[in-house]
Amino acid sequence: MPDLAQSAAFLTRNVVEALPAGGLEARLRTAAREERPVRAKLGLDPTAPDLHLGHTVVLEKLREFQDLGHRVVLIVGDYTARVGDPSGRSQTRPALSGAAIDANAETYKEQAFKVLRSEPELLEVRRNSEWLDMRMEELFGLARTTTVAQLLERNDFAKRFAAGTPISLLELLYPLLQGYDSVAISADVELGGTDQTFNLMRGREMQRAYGMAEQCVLTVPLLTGTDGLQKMSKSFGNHIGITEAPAEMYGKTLSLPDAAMGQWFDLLAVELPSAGTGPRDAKRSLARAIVARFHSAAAAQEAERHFDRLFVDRKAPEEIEPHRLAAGEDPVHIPALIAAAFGHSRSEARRLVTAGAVRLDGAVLAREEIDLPSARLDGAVLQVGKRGFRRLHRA
RNA sequence: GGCGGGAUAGCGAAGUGGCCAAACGCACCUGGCUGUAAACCAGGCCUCUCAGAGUUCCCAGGUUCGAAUCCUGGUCCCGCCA
Repeated sequence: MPDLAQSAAFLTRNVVEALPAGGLEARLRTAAREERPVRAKLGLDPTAPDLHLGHTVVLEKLREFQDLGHRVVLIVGDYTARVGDPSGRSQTRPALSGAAIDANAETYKEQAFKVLRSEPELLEVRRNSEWLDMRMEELFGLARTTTVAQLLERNDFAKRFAAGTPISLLELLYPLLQGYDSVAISADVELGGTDQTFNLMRGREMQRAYGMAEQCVLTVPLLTGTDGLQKMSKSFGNHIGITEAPAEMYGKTLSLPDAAMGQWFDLLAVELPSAGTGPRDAKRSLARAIVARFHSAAAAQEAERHFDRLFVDRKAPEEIEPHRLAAGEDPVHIPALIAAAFGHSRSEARRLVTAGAVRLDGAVLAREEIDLPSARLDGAVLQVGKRGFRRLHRA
């Protein structure tokens, strides 16, 4: 029999809170006695189409459970997504349509497999519509478990209530529904970010109300976004999606403020470079590790080369997307060309020219050079900003 | 049911008859600088056939030489009291 105390210590390293104290070890012990794996729950609401690095922190933790032979129960919150988690929100969150949720749910599953193991004995994927699509009478039973005062203990709600901003009844229901998921799948442990503490604790209350053993709760820290300030979140635009292209991942990682680097190494479980490595090289190795994890080591090398070429050496990339000039137009109106090639409005294209952001074969285009003969453009490289390149060809 | 408040550019938020394509902040874009796509500094940020023109301030009408600003009628949102 493995040393359970040691396992518990391993699983709770890096977590912010493990409640109740000693709970996890007790759970491991019970499961071992019953000769079954521990059931570790994670709920994901498919409200945005992609997972990002922030999500992987908790996924990595679940992976550790799997590596010890435990079973992860991934709950795709297709039903709760229709409600909208109010956590950390100062406003009601818009609910999504059924079709969008289904589409997101699929991609979530696929993406979660980039971190999780998918052997059937180690992973169970459920949708909470299986049990939340319930009869009104059952909902009454659910609603009876909780008082308004209990819900108002929660900070988000308390603040909004005090400030007089609206709280919909639906949102109030959210924690109950998530908690009921734990009842439905008999969770032993539930994981989540620290912003989920309230909801996770509701799971315990719900299980107790339904006469079950209460799950223990592990909260993991929230990964800081690429801005180094706020938690990583798609709505803050500071995220790195796990399906993003290697070059994007690499570049975005390098833009992380140095101060946040330590946290990333830590939470993303990336091996620290040898002592004495400067911040620049440390960050480069962090970026390589991230790209390597979600793509490959080769892709990481390539991304680094690409980055150096573009931003350190300021050269054009090796491969440039071609753009065919419209036939019969001569001279070519540059703003129209930029608009067509990069999807800007012409006004914007004009502004870019004025700002000196447009280059032709490396030379900044002057404001007056608005109409150029197509002969001069054929085969030339049109550059807009630091990152936009097109190789021009005549039709 | 009663009373009151509100709807302005991606978001937040000024503006209450001409000086408003509309202050300011955030986000975003560009330039400079840098190990960086960071920070900082500067510029930009409705559209177009762009030294000019067109279309905006919830919707539809109206008053006026002139309206985001006034009037009428809608729609939606919020709060308080019951």
